[in-house]
Amino acid sequence: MKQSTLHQTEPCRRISEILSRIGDKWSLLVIRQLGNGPLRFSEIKRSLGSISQKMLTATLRGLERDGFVSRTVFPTVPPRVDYALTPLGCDLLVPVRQLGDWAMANAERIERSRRRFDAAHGGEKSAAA
Amino acid sequence: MKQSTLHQTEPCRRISEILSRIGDKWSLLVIRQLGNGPLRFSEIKRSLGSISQKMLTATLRGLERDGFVSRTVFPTVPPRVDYALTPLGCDLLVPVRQLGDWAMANAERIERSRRRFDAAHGGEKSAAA
DNA sequence: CGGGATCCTACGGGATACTG
DNA sequence: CAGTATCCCGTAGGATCCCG
Repeated sequence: MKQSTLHQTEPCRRISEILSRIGDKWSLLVIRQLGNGPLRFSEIKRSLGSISQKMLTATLRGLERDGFVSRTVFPTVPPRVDYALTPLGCDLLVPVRQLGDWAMANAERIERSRRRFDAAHGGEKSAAA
Repeated sequence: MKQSTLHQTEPCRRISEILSRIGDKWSLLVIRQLGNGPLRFSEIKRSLGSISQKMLTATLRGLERDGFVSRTVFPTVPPRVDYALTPLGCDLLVPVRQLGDWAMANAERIERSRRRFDAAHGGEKSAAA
């Protein structure tokens, strides 16, 4: 293990930041929905169902801030706002999908490990409860 | 947009879960450190520096639960516990590194977009403050 | 319709003290 | 040395009301 090992902390921060960014409760879902093409605020909201309008607003703001989605306002009488993936946003989808594929492929193994762990540890500790 | 669009919500949940799992503050850092080989509790702690022992314990427990790291206890007088990446954990590193590469490659673009956004929006809104 | 402001709760996560 | 338990705070995130 060379010095570069410790030095790697910096790149890792970057990764963490990205992961935290899209790893929150809604960002990924929104990005994926927008992957099918531009959508209006309420269309996104309806497609996700359970999201609150506050969180959708916040999520979209964050994604817009990072340059992943673009926001287009139509100054019509009933306000209309379209959200769409930017090139950077589309680009992001590539590695994200890689991770997604991995997740899909290994989800079962993870869940099995999880159940095994819970059974083993939960069983011997909270047995008195 | 076909029905499959809505149906995709399920795989996305999986991805979100994985992302949330490793997207927390410490999991990725720990996984990366263990990528260099097995480490003891305090070695990990020291290598990360700022992590509290509570969070390190919690993080390791979570990773162990999901089957990403293995925990080996040596019943010696001064307790010694080794943590190592499981094959699944190593495997996870592949797509994670893909995302990491992307993050590294695009970090500057994101940060620029972020600054631009902050300058534009923060400037016109909090001007009164 | 889009979204800002406010209130409130749950949880992540840090500091500290104690145990085996 | 490794780990648990407790306290405490900040933020994520939901519900609701209000405004253009």
